[in-house]
Amino acid sequence: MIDVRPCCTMPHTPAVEDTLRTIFVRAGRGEPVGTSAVADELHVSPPTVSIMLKRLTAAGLVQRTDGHLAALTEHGSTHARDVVRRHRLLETFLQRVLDVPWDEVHAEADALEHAVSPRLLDRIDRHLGHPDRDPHGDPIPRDGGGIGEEWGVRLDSAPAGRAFHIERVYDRDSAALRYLADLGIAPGVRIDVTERQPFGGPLWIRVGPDAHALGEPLTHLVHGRVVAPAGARGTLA
Amino acid sequence: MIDVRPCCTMPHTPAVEDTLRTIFVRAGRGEPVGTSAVADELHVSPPTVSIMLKRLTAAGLVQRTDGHLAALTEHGSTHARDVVRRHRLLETFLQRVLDVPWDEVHAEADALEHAVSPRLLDRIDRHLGHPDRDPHGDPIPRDGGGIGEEWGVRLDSAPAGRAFHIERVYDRDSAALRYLADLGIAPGVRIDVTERQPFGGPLWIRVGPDAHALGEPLTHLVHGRVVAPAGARGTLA
DNA sequence: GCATAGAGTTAGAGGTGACTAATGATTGAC
DNA sequence: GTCAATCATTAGTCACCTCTAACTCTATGC
Repeated sequence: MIDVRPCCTMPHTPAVEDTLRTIFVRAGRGEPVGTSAVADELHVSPPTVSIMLKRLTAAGLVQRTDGHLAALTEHGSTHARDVVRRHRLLETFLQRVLDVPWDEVHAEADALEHAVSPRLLDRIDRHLGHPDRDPHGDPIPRDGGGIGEEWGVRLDSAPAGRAFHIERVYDRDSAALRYLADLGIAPGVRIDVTERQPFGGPLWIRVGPDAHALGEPLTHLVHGRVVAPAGARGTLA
Repeated sequence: MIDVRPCCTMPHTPAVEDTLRTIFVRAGRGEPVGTSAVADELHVSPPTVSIMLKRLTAAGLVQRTDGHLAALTEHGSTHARDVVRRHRLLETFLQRVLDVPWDEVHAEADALEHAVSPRLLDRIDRHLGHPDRDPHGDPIPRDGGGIGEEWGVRLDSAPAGRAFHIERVYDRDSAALRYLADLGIAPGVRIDVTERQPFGGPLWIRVGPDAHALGEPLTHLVHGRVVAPAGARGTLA
């Protein structure tokens, strides 16, 4: 639902929508939203973002804070949520209906999200049974608000000897996602953190019936909840 | 398949692709391809098309004939076929998988066709089982060539007292398509042309078990084949 | 305290796509 | 044969998105 597109003093071009979405997601993760960070994520130059932020600010969608950081206004947030909703619903659709692997859905949804009409998005939502989360575990915003953007504990901070319930996988890099998929790491999976070297050394985990070892510490990739002592409740079928 | 996108001296922007597709379809129907006709179909002004045609001509995708008419070169035709393939596969997908009514699929596909990657299109094609025709009966081009663009007899020229096998419905106007759907007219359907007034007067047809009357003559909308005397072979279940 | 690195912005420019208004060319009507 | 209508084009603008190069500002290091 959330249909908010035809309004505002500025047209909602793909570049505008991409910028709003990027600010929304970064801010949701608690990361500082600077010009260069957004530029990096969108694969454009900083001046391009600088100009866009100025336009968005003039339109009342963005406000600048502190040292040139950007934040969405309430109005901007409404529009950004709509874009994020489109993006995540499409990711879910692509994975569930067309078997697109989860390391590809982001790029495809990125292109499609600007071309989907509200009516079509509604059909997709209905077809999927109004899903809560996309293939990476990210919440799909909807009218009522619903699930928030909270991120939980990062796997690289999970204590050894406990089970860890994976809720979200942030990384969008294809190689990283394929690597994680190979390890069996995905939202909904429980893993045992069996051992950890002191001082951030290698992390040993058990996923499913097989034991896998992570040779390097996982950084800012996998988020979730510590739920029980490792091996408890026979969770790993 | 038909992947021909990364090549050429000019970028394949949505405007370029739309123009190529429009020329391809109009020419396929045997209609003259003039600047204004293309402009009408794309809902832009004639100068916009004029400039685009000049660029396409310079890029070797279009050649001008007679009085400023446009025709695709062999190279342009290859690209246009690719766009048409994307468009028609998407229409088919939207109708079959998401139940989008046939009077809406064109507009949705129009937006999506520029955002679908070759890889995703391949998945869609596979998911649908490599369909031959889209919801309007238009052939979906593929590598081997396959079905051509021939249009058959127009319903308004079909003789009274014969059955008529509908193959294609050209019109893209939503109201017209809904009107036809209400009458039961769609590709694959057989209808009896029961009576016709002389001099282009009202056309009476029978579709399915019910008799429907067309109050006005159907113009250039429905194409197909005259197959048998009306009422023969109990075709209308 | 000053130099330098990093981040952000300004300046200048180019490509694409769209418009309106005016001009040229062809065709059809009378 | 001329006039009008239709069609295509040219001219002149404008908005959007992107870039590189140069400049400013801030913070960090020594």
